[in-house]
Amino acid sequence: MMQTIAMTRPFSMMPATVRSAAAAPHAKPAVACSSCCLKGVCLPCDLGQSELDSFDEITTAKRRVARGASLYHSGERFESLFAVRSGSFKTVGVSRQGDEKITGFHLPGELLGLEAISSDRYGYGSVALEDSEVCIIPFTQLEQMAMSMPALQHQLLRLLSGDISRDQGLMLLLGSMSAEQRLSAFLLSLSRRHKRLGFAANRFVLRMTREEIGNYLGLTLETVSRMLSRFQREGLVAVQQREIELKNVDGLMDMVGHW
Amino acid sequence: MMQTIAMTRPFSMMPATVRSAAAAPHAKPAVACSSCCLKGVCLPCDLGQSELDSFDEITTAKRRVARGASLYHSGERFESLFAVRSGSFKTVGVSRQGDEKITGFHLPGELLGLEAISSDRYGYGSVALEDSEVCIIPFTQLEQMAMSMPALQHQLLRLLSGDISRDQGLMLLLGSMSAEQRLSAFLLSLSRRHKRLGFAANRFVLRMTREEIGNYLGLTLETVSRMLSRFQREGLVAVQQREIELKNVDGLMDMVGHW
DNA sequence: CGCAATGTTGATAACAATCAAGCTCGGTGG
DNA sequence: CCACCGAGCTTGATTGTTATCAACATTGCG
Repeated sequence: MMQTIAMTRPFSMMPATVRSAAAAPHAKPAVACSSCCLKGVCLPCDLGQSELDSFDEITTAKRRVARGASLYHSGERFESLFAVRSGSFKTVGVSRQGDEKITGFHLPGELLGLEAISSDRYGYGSVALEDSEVCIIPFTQLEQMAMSMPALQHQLLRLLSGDISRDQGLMLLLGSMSAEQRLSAFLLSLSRRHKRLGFAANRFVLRMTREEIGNYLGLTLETVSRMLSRFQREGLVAVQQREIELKNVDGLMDMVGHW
Repeated sequence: MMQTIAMTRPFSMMPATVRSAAAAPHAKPAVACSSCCLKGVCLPCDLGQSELDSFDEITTAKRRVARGASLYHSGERFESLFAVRSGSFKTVGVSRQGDEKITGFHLPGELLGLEAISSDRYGYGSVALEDSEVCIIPFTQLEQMAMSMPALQHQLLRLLSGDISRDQGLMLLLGSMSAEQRLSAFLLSLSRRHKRLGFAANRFVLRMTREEIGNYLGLTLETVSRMLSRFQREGLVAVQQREIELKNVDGLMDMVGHW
């Protein structure tokens, strides 16, 4: 069923060159890492030119995921990591009772599936928040390549380690912050990540619903809504539906208390 | 100051052979991984004999840490990972306001410092909960060794990935569980980890204070104390100070709801 | 022994959840 | 074009869980 999504290719935006590259995987793909606008922030960002060329060869395959569709499901066999190329994702765990819990949001340049390396199965599901595209990175090949490319091995370890740091930051957030602090921290985190991608740092679109934000932050959607209203009243932000502008970043940072 | 702790060696339990091994690092140390009781659960657990011998050579150095002393501080330059050999640790983040937040507890066989790989500095501090000993694993040498040892590289990635899974589990816990669910989950996690080490699964000592448990779980120490009393009243556990016995594991699991 | 650290228990208060009503926007069909 | 619908969002009233404040008990240690 995963394949179905990948192969139906519901969008016509995909250039023909990509398709041919998939058919002949050793041909240089149209959207090689070396020409990708994310090359500065993505997995291969520390590689030299010749290394980058080799790396390109294992990541020619792309996959489009429609808004609301799953990239992979919890429990599926792990074979590949995915790099978000465009769009955005949420990762969700599901309890037996059927409640969802969102463990992360993922912007372009970020990797999906890192938690699956340890258990050979995806621990969570990954759902596109908007029509999105990912690069498929077959893990066995990646590991092999890392054996002969110190910079790649190092970068891979760095990325995993970075995820740990990020998760621990979120644990601080969930474990010891009030609702207003959580929301501030969330907005600041999005801001920082948008900036890293070269987008405006204090004006962006929330791709997720209030309910998803609340789920992620351990709050109800009502509390999220109320807090956003209050932030607006206090001049910290300007919200208009999904669009948000941070008007007073320092104020938000004071709230979080510089964790 | 880190060195001071390491070098004063406040305990006399260290066998002379270890000291001589440190002086001649290529000699086989007294407590080589191959003869360590943790070899089945620690970093080198998937290595073959010859690989294990090489690995031993980079991890001869041990370090004792007295109860309450720091193994490393947040912000210090990252050079080594540490494997807990005996005892236990907590990892703590500190805010500018001086509040501590505990992000994890670490039992023998578990690695410390993984979050530091990404930034070259330790993101958190690590404090011994009891008199403890760690193996020092110089990271640069570890990386080099992993370049020629596929099993080691794989295991390292697995361990990092496992940490991510664990952290995400904790995020679920902090983000969407009630106080009683958090405490149940915490006790079950400790139980599982003790079992993995070959200890009794449902009778163990809480090495941390109620306050530390609460800090970790995002609760106050009073709430932790109350919950433990209630669990005891309900026959789920028997507590006597730091010693705890899980009398009804299924009951505890029902509480958590099988996340 | 007495002090400090740790833990228990109770009373009260605060924060966020829940329940409930109504609003806004975008899309669809008459 | 407008009416209607539904998903997503906002706001209000009330409840419940957990934090806070406080007193006291227990333990371990100098």
